[in-house]
Amino acid sequence: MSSDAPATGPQRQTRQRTAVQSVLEGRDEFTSAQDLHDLLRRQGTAVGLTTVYRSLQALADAGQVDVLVTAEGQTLYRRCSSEHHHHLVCRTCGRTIEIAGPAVETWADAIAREHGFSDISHTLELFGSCPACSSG
Amino acid sequence: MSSDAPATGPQRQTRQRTAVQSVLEGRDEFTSAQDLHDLLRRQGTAVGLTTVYRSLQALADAGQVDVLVTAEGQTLYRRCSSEHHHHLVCRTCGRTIEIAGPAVETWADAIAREHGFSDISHTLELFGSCPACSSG
DNA sequence: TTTGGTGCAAAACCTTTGCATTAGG
DNA sequence: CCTAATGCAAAGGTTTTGCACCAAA
Repeated sequence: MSSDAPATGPQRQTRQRTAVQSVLEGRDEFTSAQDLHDLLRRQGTAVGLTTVYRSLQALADAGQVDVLVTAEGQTLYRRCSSEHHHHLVCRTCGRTIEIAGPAVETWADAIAREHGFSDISHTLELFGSCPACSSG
Repeated sequence: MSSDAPATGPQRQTRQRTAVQSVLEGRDEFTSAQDLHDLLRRQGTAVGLTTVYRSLQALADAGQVDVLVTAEGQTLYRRCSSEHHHHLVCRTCGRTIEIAGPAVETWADAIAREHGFSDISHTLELFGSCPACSSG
């Protein structure tokens, strides 16, 4: 699924939206809406939780942030290069490394075609313990 | 993560557990606890929603069902061969095909080691339109 | 001015937990 | 009998929605 809707982007640039975007810029880890909300508050730029959710949805629709759902069902967001890629996430400290794996894309397409499926998309995330966390 | 705990399996075989298991046996698609609960009721074998959840957790712990979290954060279950594998799911009709992709396992381990990560696990699901649904 | 954006409070959802009751072994 | 399992009701946690007010353009 290579996106689709022309993504009727936001029409007004507000203080809140700018704040949400800027916090995301400064983060490398996947973060939940609630955590983002806390960060904003501590940072002094108060933004309603509802607005954080709405801003993130908008950014996601516009393809400006990656969305990931944890095994617990919580939705996490992260700014990203608009290209397709995956992540290697440390399950202890959350450190994230972007991975471009054309090999997987190729494999996925082959498998799909083999079964007659079309319009393929896929989700793939790697989890593990990073050097720092596994040394303990 | 290739499971772990000897999975202190259930100690008693009850009418409810049997019912949940049998419904899963007859299904090829990933199904939510709530839908399973509805199916059971319509089928005449009433089981409390709580029990459905608990039974599914037990089955998941025992490695007898696959667990998958949708993009909406809903948890879906499906009976499966206990080996590690992935799925190719039709996003229209839900038809599911099991895929054994050692290639991905190998690739994931390589990438992880390359970054010094250990104790690797991963999630991978393919979505697309099956032959029947894409012909329309 | 116009209309999209904001945010509080409340609702909607899915899932888990407390606890008295039931029933498998 | 003994204790795991059940199921209702209530709690918990995340995300969405209703609506009056605010502010970007």
